Amino acid sequence: MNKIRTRFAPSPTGYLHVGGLRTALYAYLFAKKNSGDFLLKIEDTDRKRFVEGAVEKLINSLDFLGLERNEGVMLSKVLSNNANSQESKNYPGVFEVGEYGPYIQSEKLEIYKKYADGLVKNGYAYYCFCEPERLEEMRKEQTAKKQPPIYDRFCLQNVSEEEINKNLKNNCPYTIRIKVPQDETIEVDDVIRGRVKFNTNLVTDQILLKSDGFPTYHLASVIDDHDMQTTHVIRGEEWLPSMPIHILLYRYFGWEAPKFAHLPLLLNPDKSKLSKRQGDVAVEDYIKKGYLKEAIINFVAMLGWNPGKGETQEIFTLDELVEKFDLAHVHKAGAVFDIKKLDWINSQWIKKLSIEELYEKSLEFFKEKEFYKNTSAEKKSDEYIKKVLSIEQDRLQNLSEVGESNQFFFHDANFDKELLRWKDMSDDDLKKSLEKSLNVLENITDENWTRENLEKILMESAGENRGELLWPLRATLTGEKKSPSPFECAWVLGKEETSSRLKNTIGKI
RNA sequence: GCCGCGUUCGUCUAGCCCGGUCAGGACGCCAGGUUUUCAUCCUGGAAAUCAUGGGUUCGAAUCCCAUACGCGGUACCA
Repeated sequence: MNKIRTRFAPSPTGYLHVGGLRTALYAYLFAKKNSGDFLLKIEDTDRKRFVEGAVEKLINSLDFLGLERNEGVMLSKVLSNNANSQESKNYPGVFEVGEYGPYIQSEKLEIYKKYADGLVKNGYAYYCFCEPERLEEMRKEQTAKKQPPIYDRFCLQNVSEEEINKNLKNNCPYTIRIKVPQDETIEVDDVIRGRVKFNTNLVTDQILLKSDGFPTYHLASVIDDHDMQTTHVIRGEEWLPSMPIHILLYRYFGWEAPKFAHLPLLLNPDKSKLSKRQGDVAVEDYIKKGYLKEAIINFVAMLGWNPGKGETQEIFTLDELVEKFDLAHVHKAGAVFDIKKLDWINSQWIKKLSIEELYEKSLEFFKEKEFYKNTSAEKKSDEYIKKVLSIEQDRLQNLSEVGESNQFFFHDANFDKELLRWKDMSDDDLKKSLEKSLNVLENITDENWTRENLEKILMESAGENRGELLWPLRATLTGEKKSPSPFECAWVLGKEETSSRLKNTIGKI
């Protein structure tokens, strides 16, 4: 059996879309699961949509997420030990690695042209000189008459060989269209959907080569997948309707068609195709918001796929996904992108982080916060930040929330006498309670100032009515209705700061 | 309009191929426990007449047909 080969084939429109990520991920998982190759090619045949720097961004995102490629477009040739590597002509700094290139469509223009001409020569395709205006007019009429919207073959039936040659000689703009056979049913077995049937009378003679000399997706993708020896075409459901065109092209070229797997769509909460209007769609936006790549991959993998049977595990590493993945358990229906579940998965991944890792990933988010910018050098120390993080770790849904609800760690706590009061205790009792805390805490040595000790000692001192001692203490240290426990807060703040906050408050009562 | 795909708790889904569990899990929600508050953690609960209507069958979420609804495609975009 041939080695499994899958590919991710994005258009460089600016960023990696989460839907694109899911497609890339499934292609990656399927290839890796089956000890196959995963490659990246670039579909940049639409010059109107080209965005500067998009190719580099796409590659960076995939690299960052850890979706390694064996072949195709890469940012550094060091990434591969394949000697067959060269810098792209159209994208300086971008390399094409592997022996089945070019992996960038804009660099294969002559190849596509050659194949398109070959189809014409063999009678499988024909020149079309129709102008866009006529085509639009035709479509309008068809819709009005409730007819299927297919090209009327004007140029196939009414333009003589002679005229064609004359037009070509005069540099008349032309396109090349595929000639779809009549009265045939094309059947394809989609890996995910099973048998799908199409009546060729309802399939239009799609344009293969545009008048600007660029191929359309249909021509380019078929040639690429053949050239690159793709065994499984894994792509979004939006391509399902054009399958007959692709099947026909494989037949016309005399090539064996790969297997097709059309993935269900990612949906907005209103069930329409996931779009920018209803939230973020770029992977980088989620990273900026403080979602971990592990969580994003984990979440996106579960949208439309599950390990099946009795398996209830929900948290998976990339390697675990590789191990468990199979196309058979990909769902057929679209999946709503539910941010609440992403939040939960992210919180699970944050909990798994070591303090070192959490610190490294959180620092950039701290640096953007006003409370951090304005705090003392001591409180910016890695030691202090790590203490704060060790307490926040269980409370974070995403990294950008870091420090946000515990700002008292970075500046003085608010003074609110009514907040300090436990139930309806008197000023006098309140003062006594705080003095007791102060006394207890001042007797703890620096070495003993640990989370465990503080909890143990304060709990012991509090006795039966814990709230009487602990609530005023906590409210003093934090100035907030909600916060981590007084033990944790005192531990982070340190003995000196804890004492001074207590003294300060006592003085105000 | 035409073509294609889809339809199990609010959401992600198991189960469907090989008919026979009060249709299972997770997120979210609610309640309780742990707890000075918050979060974590633990326990419990509400939540799907399996889109609808017909068949087939002793028996259907599971097989068949129809309908409805949703989405996608209908471009010299991918």
